[in-house]
Amino acid sequence: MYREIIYKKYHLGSDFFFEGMTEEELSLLHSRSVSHPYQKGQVIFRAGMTPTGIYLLSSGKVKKYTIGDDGKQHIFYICKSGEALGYHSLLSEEPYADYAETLEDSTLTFIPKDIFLTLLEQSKQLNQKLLKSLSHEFSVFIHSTTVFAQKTVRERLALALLMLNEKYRIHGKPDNAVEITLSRDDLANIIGTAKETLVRMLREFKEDHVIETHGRNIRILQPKSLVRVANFS
Amino acid sequence: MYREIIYKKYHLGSDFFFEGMTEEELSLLHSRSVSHPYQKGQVIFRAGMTPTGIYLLSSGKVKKYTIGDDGKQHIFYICKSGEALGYHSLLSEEPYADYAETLEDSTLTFIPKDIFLTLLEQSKQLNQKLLKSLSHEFSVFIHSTTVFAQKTVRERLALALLMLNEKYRIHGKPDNAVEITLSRDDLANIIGTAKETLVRMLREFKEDHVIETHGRNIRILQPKSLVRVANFS
DNA sequence: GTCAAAAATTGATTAATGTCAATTTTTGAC
DNA sequence: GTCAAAAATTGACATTAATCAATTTTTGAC
Repeated sequence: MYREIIYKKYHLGSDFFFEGMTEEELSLLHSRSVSHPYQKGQVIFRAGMTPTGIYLLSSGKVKKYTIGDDGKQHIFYICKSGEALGYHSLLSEEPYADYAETLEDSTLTFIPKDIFLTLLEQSKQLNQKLLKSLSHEFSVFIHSTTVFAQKTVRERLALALLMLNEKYRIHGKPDNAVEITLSRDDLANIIGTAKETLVRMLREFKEDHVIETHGRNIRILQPKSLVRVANFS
Repeated sequence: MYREIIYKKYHLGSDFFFEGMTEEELSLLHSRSVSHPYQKGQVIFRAGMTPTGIYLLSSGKVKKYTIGDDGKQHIFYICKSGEALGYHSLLSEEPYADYAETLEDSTLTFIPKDIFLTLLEQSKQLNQKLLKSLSHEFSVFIHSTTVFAQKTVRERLALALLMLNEKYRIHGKPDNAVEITLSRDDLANIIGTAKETLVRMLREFKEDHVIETHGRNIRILQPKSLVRVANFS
C-alpha cells in the first residue's frame, strides 16, 4: 500500500512521454537523437545554461539539484532509467534552473530542441502527455515542500529511504535485495540536513534493525517501520 | 533589482492564460462562466475533491495550502487578483492535491471543465501558455524546496516578507504604503515554523526598524535589510 | 592485496527552534 | 464605545539539529 503512495507522491512521470507515438513520429525522434555514455559524476547541464534539447536517461541514475546561496547542494529528485531531463527549461524558455549530474555510469540520449519542438507541434498526444505530467508534478512538489516545512529530519530520512528503495529496486529481483548506493553527503543533501546528523540517525535505524548497511550501501529491512517513523499517510 | 528576482522566483504566472484570445474564444469562455462572491475564510476547494472546472480570482486574495500528517496547514502560495486556481488537477486528471481558501472577501469566476477543455482543444495559444506556465512553475517550486531545505527560519521569514510585500502591493500606491495583512498563524504556516518563533523574529525585525506593525499588519521599512538577512541572491 | 586519499563516523559542544503555560492586546459584533 | 472571544505576545524550558574537531573505515587505483 505505502509503495503506491510513495510512487504517487515522489514520481514525476516523465517516462511515457514518447510512448504510443506513430511510426512517422518515432522516426523523426530517432533521426537526429544521439546516445552518449556518461561517467559517474559527470554534469549533464548546469543552472543558468540555455537548453539546446532534452535528454532521455536510458540507463543509470541522475541527481537533479540546485545550489543554495551558501553553496550547498539541494538534491530534489533522482532520475532512473526511462525518465526525461531538461524539458522544463525548454518549454518555459528559461535557462536551466537546476543541475543534472550522473550518480553512476549512465547512458543518455539527446534530442535536439528543434526535433522536440517539431514533435510537440505535430503530436497532440505528446502535448497532452506533457500537460498532464507537468500538472502532476505540481502535486509532487507541494508534497515535497510540505514535508520540508513540517517534518523532522528523522521523518524526512525515513521518507527518503522509502523513496530511494523504489528508485533502486531492480526489476525482477526480490524487494529485500534492494541496495541503496549513495554517498552520505548526497543522502544528507536529499533530506536537507548535516551529514553528521544523518549518520547518527542511520545508526539509530541500524540499532533498531530497520536497516542494515554494507559499506556505504543501505538495505531496508523493515519498510513498514519507516512508514511508522515517518508518520506518513 | 531584488523585486524582479522575487517575482521570478515566487510568481506562478497563471494570469495571462486568457490573454490575447480571439473574440470567438472569449465569447465561449464567457458563455457559461459565473462570477461569485466569497467571504473571507471560505474554502473554494479541498484536497481529495474532484475538480469540475477552474477558478479565476477577479478580486481578493486566496491562500493555497496542504494539510500535513499532523494536521497543520502548509501555505505554499498566495494568489492575488488575476491568477487562476485549480487548473493543475483538471489537467492531471487527479483529485485536488491542496486546499484553496480566501484570505479576504473575494470574487471568483468559475469556468466549467468542459468549456475550459474545449478552449484548450481549440486554442493552440492557450495550450502553449499552459505548457510554458507549468514548466515555469517547476523553477518556482524547486526554489521553494531549496529554501526550506537550507535556510533558517529567520532567512525564510525575510524572504516571505519580501514576497508578501509584492503580493500586497497596490497598483498606483507608493511602495512604502504596502501593508501585509495576515494572521500570525498564516504567516507561520507560510514559513513553516511555530507561531511563537515567528513572533519573536518579527519583534527582532521591529527592534532593528526593518519593519513596523500596526495591529496585526506589517509594513516593510527596509526591504534591502531583508534581502541581506535572507542571504539572498 | 596494498595504500593513500576520500568518505564516514563519533564525541563534545553550541545554536536554533519547538512546546507549554501564562498574560496582554486586538478584533469584530453589538 | 463596550466587551467577550480570538489572536498575539512573552517567558521558561525542552528538544532538535548544526558545528567543530578528531578518529576510523572504506574506496578505488595500482
